[in-house]
Amino acid sequence: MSGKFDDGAAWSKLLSVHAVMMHRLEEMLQSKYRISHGEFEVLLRLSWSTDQRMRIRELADASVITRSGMSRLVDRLENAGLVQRETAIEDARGAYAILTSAGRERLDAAEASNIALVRESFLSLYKEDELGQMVEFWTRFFNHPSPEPDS
Amino acid sequence: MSGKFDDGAAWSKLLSVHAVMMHRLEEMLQSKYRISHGEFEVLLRLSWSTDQRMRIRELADASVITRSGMSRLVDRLENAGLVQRETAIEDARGAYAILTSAGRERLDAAEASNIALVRESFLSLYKEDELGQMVEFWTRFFNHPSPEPDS
DNA sequence: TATAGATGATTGCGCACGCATTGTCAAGGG
DNA sequence: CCCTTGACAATGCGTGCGCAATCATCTATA
Repeated sequence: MSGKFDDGAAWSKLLSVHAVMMHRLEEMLQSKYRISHGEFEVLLRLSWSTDQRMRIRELADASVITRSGMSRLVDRLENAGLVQRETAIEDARGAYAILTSAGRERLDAAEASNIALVRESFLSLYKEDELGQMVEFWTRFFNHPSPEPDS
Repeated sequence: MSGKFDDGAAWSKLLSVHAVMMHRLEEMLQSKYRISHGEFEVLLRLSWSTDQRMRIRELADASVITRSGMSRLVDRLENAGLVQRETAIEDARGAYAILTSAGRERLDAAEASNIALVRESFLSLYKEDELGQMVEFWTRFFNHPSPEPDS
């Protein structure tokens, strides 16, 4: 993809792997559970947190999209009955998104399918020590300071 | 990200690496060259092809987005003067997108910045044999047949 | 040659996003 | 106690995308 610097292949191929995998996951989640991958990740994060609740801001910060995007994403989940909004007692400006039992059920099913598909399409191709190798690579990435934009 | 299956870390961290890198690249390309990453990749592909021209369908097939999306993306590049449309002689249904000299110049600059940023943020973190290892991983992925959707 | 079906590109429509703005509320300083 | 400043969430607006429908053209078949 990104041309003449030969080991840019490691990057450009990563781009393609991501694109293919996301395409498969999105299609599965949409057709079987009527949720997008972004919505899935929000449900997942809620399920991880104590009391199944998080502030909109927290959700946005932990995610790719902005606060306004998250506000509307939560709207959709709320309309679908998967999440419930509640204004924060300790700070009336804020709102919690809370996983409903319907949301919990939908998530459990979607998560199982998601894991299965990731295993089947990706993880199963690699031995355990190879996956460990990948984890080490990505960990190194996150420990590296982000470069200053130079203009 | 994707929960309890521990080596799913290799997948979920890949997701995060992708998100961070794309965020950096998109911002750089947009602020310095006023093009999106998708537009950049189209210009790049045109520059690779003989006569600097490709059909809209080819571009769409080689890319993540659909034909209609590509049609509009080429619209934008055309309005920006980076690309020129020409109806195909051998098939009057089709249209070529052709890289203009302005497009070539913008691309050359953007590509240099892109390569620099990928090197600096990603490639420089790994030794040559590690990058080779990654390439082998991704190659294995593409050689694996895609699983049948099971419902 | 005439015609049915396939294919390339475009376009109407709806949806999800980001940016900028607004309304509401909290916290701190005169 | 008020008033400024900042933070949270929601909303108006513009933009880019996919899907489905459309138009023009090509191709195969009788």
